[in-house]
Amino acid sequence: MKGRSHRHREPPGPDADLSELLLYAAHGMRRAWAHSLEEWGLSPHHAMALRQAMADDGSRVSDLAGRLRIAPRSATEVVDSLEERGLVERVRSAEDRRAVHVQVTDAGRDLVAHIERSRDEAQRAMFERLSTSEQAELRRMLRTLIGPES
Amino acid sequence: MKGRSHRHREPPGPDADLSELLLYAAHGMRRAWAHSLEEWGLSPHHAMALRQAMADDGSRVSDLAGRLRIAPRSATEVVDSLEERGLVERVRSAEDRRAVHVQVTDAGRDLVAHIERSRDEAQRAMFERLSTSEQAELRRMLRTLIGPES
DNA sequence: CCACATGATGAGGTAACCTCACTAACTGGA
DNA sequence: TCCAGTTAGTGAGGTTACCTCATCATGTGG
Repeated sequence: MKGRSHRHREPPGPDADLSELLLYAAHGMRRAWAHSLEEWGLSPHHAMALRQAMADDGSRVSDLAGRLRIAPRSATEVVDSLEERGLVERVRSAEDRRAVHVQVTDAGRDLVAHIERSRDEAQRAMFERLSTSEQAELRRMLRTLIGPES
Repeated sequence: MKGRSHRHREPPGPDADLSELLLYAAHGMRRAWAHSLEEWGLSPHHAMALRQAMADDGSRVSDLAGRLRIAPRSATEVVDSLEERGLVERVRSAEDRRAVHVQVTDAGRDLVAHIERSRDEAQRAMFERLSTSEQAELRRMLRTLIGPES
């Protein structure tokens, strides 16, 4: 009773600006996704990496690094982790024997299917607060924010 | 084998879903902000923490933890770091001598002003691609996504 | 054929989190 | 009154996801 300050473990607050809201939303989404991925013992980051690996199957470690926007050395670690779980395999390149191709295994491919479902679920849970047209609008705006540059 | 033969690089790609776009946008924003904060040797995380500390000056470490959505123990570290830089001070509470109030120093207050300017700049640079009304719409939608509670 | 560039990785480091355990201090019965 | 239980902050120690720099094997151009 006597302590005045209550628990306002506040979300962004009414005067929050766009960047704050955006960061908060992204953070919350990542958390929700992480939660839904827990049952497969995969972090959002690993899930994303696996997705990327599958999006261009057989790409090199350094290519993967580029697409994940991390240093090549860090990509090595991610691949290590995925390989440990049996989700990808390293295959030495035939043309350039320094290079290593990252190939998604059947187990990996299978898991991606689950992940995608999980992702869709988490996404629906979050975005169903918006109407379909609002979602389209949001998509358009985010794409604008990200920019035309590739 | 690959379906589409587009070879798009790093950004989300044309078939990206909302969560992907949102994460990407947030990530990019954080990076841009981090860059603009570099000159003061502050990470976005610390900047945010300092902002929060100032938003409710003299709040407890655990309150700060709540608002930053991190464990109390982690808040201790953040406060350590801010204190080392002379941006905040720890003041033992008079009413509850276990508690520690985090008070922003003059230097901290001063720095926040710069940070805010830096933030506004980074934000403007990113969000100026949207019209004012679009920004309002985006703000409304993000707030909807974040939800009424939590 | 060799100087140099490049792909992956070993070694080692950092930042930002976490849990668990501990101490000091507050609180609510019996 | 007193002490069992709770709470605030933090020490100790761990994890994750990144980083740079050095190393080594391999490719390439002069």
